[in-house]
Amino acid sequence: MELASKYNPAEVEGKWYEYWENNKLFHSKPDGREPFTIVIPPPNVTGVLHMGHMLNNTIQDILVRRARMMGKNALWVPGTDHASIATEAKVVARLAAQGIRKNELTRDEFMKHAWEWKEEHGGIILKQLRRLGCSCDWDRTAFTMDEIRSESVIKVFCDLYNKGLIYRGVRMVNWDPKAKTALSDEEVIYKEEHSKLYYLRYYIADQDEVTPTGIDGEVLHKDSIGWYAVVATTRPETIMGDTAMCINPNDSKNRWLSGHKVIVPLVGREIPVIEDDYVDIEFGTGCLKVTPAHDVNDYMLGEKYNLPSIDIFNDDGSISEAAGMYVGQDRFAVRKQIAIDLDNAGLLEKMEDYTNKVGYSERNSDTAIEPKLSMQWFLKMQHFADMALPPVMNDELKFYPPKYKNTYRNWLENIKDWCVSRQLWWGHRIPAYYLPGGGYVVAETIEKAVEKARARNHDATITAADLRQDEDVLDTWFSSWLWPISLFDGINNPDNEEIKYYYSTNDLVTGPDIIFFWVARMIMAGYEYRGDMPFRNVYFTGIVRDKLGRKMSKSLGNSPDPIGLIEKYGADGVRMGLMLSAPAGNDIPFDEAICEQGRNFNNKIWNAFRLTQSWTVSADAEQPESSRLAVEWFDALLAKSAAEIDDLMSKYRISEALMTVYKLFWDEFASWYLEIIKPVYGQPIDSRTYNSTLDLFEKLLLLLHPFMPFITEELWQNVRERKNGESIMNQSILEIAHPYDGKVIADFEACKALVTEVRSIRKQKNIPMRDALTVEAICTNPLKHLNSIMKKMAGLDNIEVVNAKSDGTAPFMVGTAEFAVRLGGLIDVDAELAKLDAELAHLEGFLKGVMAKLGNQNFVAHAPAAVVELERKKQSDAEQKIAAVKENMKRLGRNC
RNA sequence: GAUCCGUUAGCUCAGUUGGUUUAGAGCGCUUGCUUGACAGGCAAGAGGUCGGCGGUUCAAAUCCGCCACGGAUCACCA
Repeated sequence: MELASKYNPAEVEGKWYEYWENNKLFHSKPDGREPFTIVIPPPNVTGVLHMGHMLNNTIQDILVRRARMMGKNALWVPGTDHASIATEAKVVARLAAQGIRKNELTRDEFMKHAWEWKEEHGGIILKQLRRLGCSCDWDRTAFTMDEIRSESVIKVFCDLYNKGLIYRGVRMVNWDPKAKTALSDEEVIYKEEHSKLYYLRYYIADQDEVTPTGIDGEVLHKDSIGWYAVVATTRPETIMGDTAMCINPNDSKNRWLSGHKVIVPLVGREIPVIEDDYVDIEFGTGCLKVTPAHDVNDYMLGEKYNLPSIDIFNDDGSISEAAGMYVGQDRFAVRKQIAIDLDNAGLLEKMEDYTNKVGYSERNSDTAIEPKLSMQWFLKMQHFADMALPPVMNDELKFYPPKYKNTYRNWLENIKDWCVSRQLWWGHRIPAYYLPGGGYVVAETIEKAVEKARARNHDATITAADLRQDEDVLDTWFSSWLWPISLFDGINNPDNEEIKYYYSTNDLVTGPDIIFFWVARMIMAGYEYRGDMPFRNVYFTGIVRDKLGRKMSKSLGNSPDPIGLIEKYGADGVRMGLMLSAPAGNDIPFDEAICEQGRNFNNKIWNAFRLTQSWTVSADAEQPESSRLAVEWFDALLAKSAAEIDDLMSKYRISEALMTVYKLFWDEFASWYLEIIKPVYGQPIDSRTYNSTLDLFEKLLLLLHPFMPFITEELWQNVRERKNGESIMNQSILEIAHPYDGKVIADFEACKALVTEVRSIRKQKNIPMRDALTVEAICTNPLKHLNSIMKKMAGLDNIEVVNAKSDGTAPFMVGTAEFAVRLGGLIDVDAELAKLDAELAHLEGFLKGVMAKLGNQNFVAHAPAAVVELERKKQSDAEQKIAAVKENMKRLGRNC
């Protein structure tokens, strides 16, 4: 077979992915083996792959492929999320582009458009995951709004309602005026913003009764019109909703306002001055305007003091009729206008620059959230928090890295009820049905609702037509939190074989940004509905950033196209690039250049294979001693490395595990093993070495496969004859790690050190490899059994044991064993002495440190015997080396 | 503002209960190599007073305290 000198991923990736799928190699069904399960964090159904997905899914695939090769029944379940707000926003935008407004459509018409959109754009991301090599069981592909998942969601809602954990009520919620829906607290992100602080005059209503005692002499509260108070606010447009002014009862400078009424500027309404120590005396003027309908804290004050609440905003953020002024204008336009109007009316005392934080929708980052009173559905969370906290804190359910336990605890200990209703259409419609005469029932189906309604009203004539279903849908996360259960139909059929076999799943791989949205809530649902954790381990990936450390974003244009990268470097190359730069829990500064390293490694593997294919094999040729030794050594090293990889993977140190295989292949197998067994050009290789080499190469491919699935399959299929349907995917890696002789590896390391010394001397003296050299071993050669290898690799004709080194030799040491290279006339005395001087200085410095320790009576008395012993060994080794260096100096004519 | 995490070679990071020959890796860098696997390669090198100051200890990159810088999460004063 004629092989190109470079690996071409495009030629093989599609072929093998198809082969895996056709042979059902990703498919799993319950059997007698131990299961290993991962459920995918479902990407948005209409989303496209970004670097975060690439990282996250590469990790999952590595874990799944590895588990499969360890003899487990491995299952990775794929699926997509309906992403209520994001998808609905996209559909609305598309309709708008076609000149259709959402409110011109019926709910059914809109849903038809939405499903069309889903069919058109849905699933692209799943195709992209195939390009990456993900070994998902595609037969199980699920969608959070498919039949089983929808039924599960509705069932759970009804169940929680029946348990008294879900309630409906008017509360202050985070309102998104663009999407026109409520959001949960977690969906609001606060951004710092430069704004203004407006100081407004509120004149006293009952001027005659003002007795300004305790007024700070410098602050004047009276002008030609009369006495007034000043309020500082960032939101002057909300004054139409003011129903009180509040001061702190301990605030002496505002004491005089107590018990009076003030007039809301421009509006003219009289409002009371109330007192509460919530007010910060130091902030602004110490006077707070209270707008119960539009601020969470004001709402609390309103409740406490029974204040009326005037909702001055419409759902889209424009001013409502209730405001009585500026009706229909946008809230931000009004803020500008009202400042002008206040100023003209002499009611604006001053304006200051101010930095505050404004909440934005996590999904529509350009829309400021409006705190708004509205009727919503809530889930009581304390019950769930109580269940979900202990297993994480006591490490039954492990977080990697563990620092996120803190974040988790923090949230659960300050848990607030979850607003689960959304004023959208794309989602699971809340199964609450309103009765004609008021009140409602909650039921899984309309039929059951009718039954309940009849029972409730004692009226057997009620029909489905009389009931009106709640218009709202549920928060997307209300379906996602059931994912590890609903994927196996464990809500609808709690005793089915699949849920019992696959649940609890093993690992969840996700980003720390959704620890509250998703991870915590899945844990809650897991305990509520299965009495057990949904997964045993959570691996939190970092955020993929660009090489300057910035988040990847569309607006910065710094996010590479994943498919473009795969086309450029191959899926294996990109996977490796990502994994090499992704230590657990750290953010990943992604530089495309690192994919080159991945690609180069593929090429290295490819060329190693090419080398083995170029040999002719002879059954008669005898196995050289050096080859026998190399096989023995590399087999031991492979066993050692496999054990290391096991250990690293068990700690989710995937990056380090990959680096271990990388170095094993490149530095040990390619640079040493292959160079040792490589026959002289044109000569055949003995069949024994050849077969051993293929065995070792195969084992390397197995270890590499979870990281680089495509190239390893391609080469594994070609190393030896395979039957149709066979795949590297289901080979076992369990046998690679076995007991080995550590001395074999240690001796080989010493042998490599000798070779490197000789090569270094060759370079200094400019002696090419073709000129054979002779090495002297002084008194004894502890590496004698490896002579054949050292000769071949260092280009030596002989390694002689001598009693004393000859003149004209360059000495060196391997450990404490002395060697020298015969150089004849090539020796440069001055350079040699300079080298020895440097070495002596180093050794003496080292010895001094050791002696300082040993000379310290406290050290000798307190340190463990083994540590003291080690220091003594260091001392004797150093002394021995120093003696050797001095001896070498003497021979070069230096008196020491 | 509260809590947590980090600061080790030019870059990205290891360094697992304090002691393993006066700190390791990958990439990058330097120098030398064109005939037989691979220049996307081979070989040999250079490079760090472990953020700063103090403390505990026979012994500190490792433990404690303070400071500086960076990051995360939560909470916010209108």
